[in-house]
Amino acid sequence: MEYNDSSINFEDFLGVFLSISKREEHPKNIQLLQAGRTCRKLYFIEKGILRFYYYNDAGKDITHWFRFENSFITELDSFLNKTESSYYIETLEETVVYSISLEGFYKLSSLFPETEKIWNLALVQFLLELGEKVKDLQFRDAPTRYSNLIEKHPDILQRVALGHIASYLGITQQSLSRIRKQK
Amino acid sequence: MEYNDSSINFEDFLGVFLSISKREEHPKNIQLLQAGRTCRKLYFIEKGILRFYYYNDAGKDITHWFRFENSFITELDSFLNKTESSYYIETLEETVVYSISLEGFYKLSSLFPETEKIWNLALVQFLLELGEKVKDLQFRDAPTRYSNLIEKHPDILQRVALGHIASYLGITQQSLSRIRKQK
DNA sequence: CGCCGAGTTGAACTGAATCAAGAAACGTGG
DNA sequence: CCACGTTTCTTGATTCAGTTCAACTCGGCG
Repeated sequence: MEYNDSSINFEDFLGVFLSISKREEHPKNIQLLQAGRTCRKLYFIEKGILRFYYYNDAGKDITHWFRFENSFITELDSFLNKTESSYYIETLEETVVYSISLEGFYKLSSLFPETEKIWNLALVQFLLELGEKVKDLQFRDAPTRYSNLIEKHPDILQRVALGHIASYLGITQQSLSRIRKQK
Repeated sequence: MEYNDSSINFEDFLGVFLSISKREEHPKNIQLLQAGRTCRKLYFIEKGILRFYYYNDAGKDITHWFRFENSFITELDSFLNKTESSYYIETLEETVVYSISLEGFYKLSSLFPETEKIWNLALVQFLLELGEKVKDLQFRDAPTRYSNLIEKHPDILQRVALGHIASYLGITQQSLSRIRKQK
């Protein structure tokens, strides 16, 4: 969900969003959300990388996705329905985010009527991105998935630990290390 | 995206939707959308199963997902942005759908102000479902993915060809046949 | 200087793909 | 309603991508 492309009044929306949200600075390796708790915030990332992850049936730490600068991030289900999250969100770098609560989000809706539409757009972007990931995992082999990722985020290797990237790609760290050597 | 749970005024919304949409009956094995064309309709499925699929890099037919009774289906990107679809939608059974155009959807928005919110809800449902699929493909083996699917849709084996289910699960038809034998 | 987490490399193993051949089910026309 | 061709499903043998387990290297930091 990135907004380099100009969509309906996104700049205006972001302006209102930033004005009613709270700026937060966080150091590296801080958890902004823990499993078992409710996700109280919707974040907009100004600087840094956040990792959205969970522990699978076997107890392994799995990266569900990364979020970079100029993206929103939240645990949607937990945030909107105030349910217990089963995911964690952590910073991978020194990070600056702007956060609002669900109530803040509703306020935003009333202040800026286009909010719902823009939020819709954001959700659709999320969906398309997730859809691409499904395509990747469904029938492309690991080297291809790796290339696709590097193409989208050329700097990810410098910024994120190999193990986190590996689990994101659905492979082990060892396999990723070998794949990387090939190139 | 199914609405057995009672969410804000979904019944009212569906009433309006049905009143301004067009009822369509389609026989088995009909394409409602073809790659290369623009998806002109948002469908609500009353009866039948629709398959959303594409041809991958190797030319293989891959099921992206199935949609059952009481669900919406469309190619979001193509429908909302009037772009060329890279996906197909086909009926797997005799099917009854209610369809509206994008213009109809906007009309619905103006007639029924909660439309955007309900649409939001629907998108979130989609997202959670896709998220589950990613989890499945990322680190669960084929027999587990198979069980998960059967649990969610116990009748799918009777209604859908094995090959379609196999590609949905990200495996070959032969593997699925063997997995099924085990149980 | 020595420790510790992150990354690499090797060897053996395994789940699923591939290739290939049959069997069963399905539909269509005579 | 049967006969035939076509598609769908099964089964076997082989191969291969990626895992697992284990040991080793490297770089940063106390």
